[in-house]
Amino acid sequence: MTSSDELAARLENANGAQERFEILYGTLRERISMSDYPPGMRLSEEALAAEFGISRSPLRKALKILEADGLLQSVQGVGTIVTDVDLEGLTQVYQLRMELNELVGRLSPKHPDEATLALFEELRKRAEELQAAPDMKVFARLNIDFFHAFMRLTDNQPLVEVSERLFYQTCRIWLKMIPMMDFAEEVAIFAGEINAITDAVRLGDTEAAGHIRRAHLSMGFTRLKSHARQYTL
Amino acid sequence: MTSSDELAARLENANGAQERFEILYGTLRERISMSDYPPGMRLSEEALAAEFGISRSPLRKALKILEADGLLQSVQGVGTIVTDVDLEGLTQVYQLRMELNELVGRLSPKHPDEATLALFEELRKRAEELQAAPDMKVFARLNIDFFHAFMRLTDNQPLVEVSERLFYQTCRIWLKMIPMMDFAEEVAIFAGEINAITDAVRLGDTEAAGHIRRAHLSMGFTRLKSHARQYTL
DNA sequence: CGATGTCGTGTTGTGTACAACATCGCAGAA
DNA sequence: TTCTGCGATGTTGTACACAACACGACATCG
Repeated sequence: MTSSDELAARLENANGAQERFEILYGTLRERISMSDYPPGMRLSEEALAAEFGISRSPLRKALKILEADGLLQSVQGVGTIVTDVDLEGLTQVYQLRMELNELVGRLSPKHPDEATLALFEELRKRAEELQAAPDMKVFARLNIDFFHAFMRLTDNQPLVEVSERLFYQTCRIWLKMIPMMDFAEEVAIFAGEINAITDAVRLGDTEAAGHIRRAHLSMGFTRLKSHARQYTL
Repeated sequence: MTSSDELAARLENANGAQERFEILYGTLRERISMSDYPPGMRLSEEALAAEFGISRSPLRKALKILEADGLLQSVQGVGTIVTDVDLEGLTQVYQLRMELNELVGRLSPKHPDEATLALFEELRKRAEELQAAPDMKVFARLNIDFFHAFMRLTDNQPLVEVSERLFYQTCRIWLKMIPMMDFAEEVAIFAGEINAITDAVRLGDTEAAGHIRRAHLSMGFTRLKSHARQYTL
């Protein structure tokens, strides 16, 4: 988690309100999706503002957007609560995300440039390292970074924005459920997905990459459900 | 356009900040999509706050969300500007919307209840009346209402939210382009679409409704592009 | 003992003043 | 005349004070 001092410095140096907002928004979203702020946690606007070295006003803007994104919920007199994610409510999101991932391969597929290819190779390497040294936070970050890499395969900007919105609504579920699952196995499966998609990208077959991603999303959700059922029994 | 007094009264009676926010947000979005606030118009937070009888603080929240929706843009020292819609930038949004409309018929299609059927019949009637007495504002409102009716055909809430977001980004383009087009013809085509989809809905064939909608979206966009090209020549 | 009212504390919501900034008009110099 | 600088004006951004509200602790009454 980025240190408070460093953040305050970045906010200080930022020129323009928009840039400051991006820092705030990105930082908070990162902390929520990495479960630094776990579901159900109560945040205090005043405490956050103090940490960032700003007043509540600009902070509130970021919080309101995150609320619209479905990651937070502000309740007067109570606090700002990190929303919980339950598998039941996420079923529809996952169904939609599956379709959207297929669309990445069909709508304005972009032939990957050198930088994108290098990025995929780097992710593949990180996945290998993760298998050697399992760590949930590293897993979560790799999941986020791989999502962003995958979205570079399409030029359709609205599709990217919509997918991102849905991704951040769902990605916390893994950090919540993985303790009940076989972590090593999940890491291995994820590494396999990254390998398969990287291969497809290197071939320039973006549509195949989309289908692979869709399949893994589907299977991943099935595994989540199965373990959730097992746990509640 | 809803009168200021009535709005102020509704805001006064509203209990809870969330309800007040909904009123503000809905009203502003309505005014933007009906071109009461046309693209490029400069709004003043202070003037709006005065009209609604509130302070800038709660108003700003609604404006920030609309900015995140892509309908407004706040620039310090200048004002809050209604974003312009250009056909070029909307190509990608339309491509995505076409796919999403097809998904309405595939993802959790809902068998229409009595109320939904009645709603479609009412819209069909309104389309007929519109053909008898053409009026651009009435056309715009029918377009919005029909969109919401169509979205009742799916139970997938994230799909509804995403579609709504994209719809409001695009729907203003019609009010902008129709003066260059054959209004009567467009109304006739739209009435035809409503009839066709209503028939499909009555049959309970939601998937067909999705395909019809997708086809009309595609053709509508093609006509828009063709008239835009014609106009710029 | 239990139920209930009441007050203290902490939170988000709102109002207001001021800072930061962009733009336009106008005066003055080249 | 034309360009330049600067100040007046209006805008959004930020800070801060207070209102509205929720909740728990505790006392008080039945």
